[in-house]
Amino acid sequence: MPWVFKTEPTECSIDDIGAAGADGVIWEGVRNYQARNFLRDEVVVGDLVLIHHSSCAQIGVAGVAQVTEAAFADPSQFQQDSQYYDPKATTDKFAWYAVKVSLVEKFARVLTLAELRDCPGLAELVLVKKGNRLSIMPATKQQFDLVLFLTKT
DNA sequence: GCCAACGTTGGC
DNA sequence: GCCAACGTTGGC
Repeated sequence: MPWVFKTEPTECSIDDIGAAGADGVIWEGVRNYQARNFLRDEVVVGDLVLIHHSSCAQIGVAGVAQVTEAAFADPSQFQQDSQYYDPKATTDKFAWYAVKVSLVEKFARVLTLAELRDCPGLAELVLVKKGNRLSIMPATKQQFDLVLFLTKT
């Protein structure tokens, strides 16, 4: 299933994903239960992911990544110096999961949120819904293909 | 288990 | 920096 992952580019941008090479980057720090459940239960190796840059100058979808490793224990929950540290987490019992993604394609330009909202075929895309705060969101194949099509217009 | 208060997200 | 929308917390 295709996905949309949100990220602040100051944390992990499309270029950071590209710089990580074929092995990919660890997608960690997800601390919302609904998003966690998607990561833990539904994101599988090979899934394609639209990478959305949020809270930045150029808000929008910046490219496509691919899942290279499915759910494993989010290492940041064990790291005391991490902003994502969870003192309750042990290696036997923990709440948070991470995946790995590698770069497939960086778009020639960022597809802005306004453009996505202007596209009737994307009205049901979770990313464009008002008040949406999920950082891991499912998308349909039709929505995914439509976003790729928009990059060519 | 309800729900008010609070904190966070994230576009603008 | 503002503020709408949402998630979480905690008293009862």
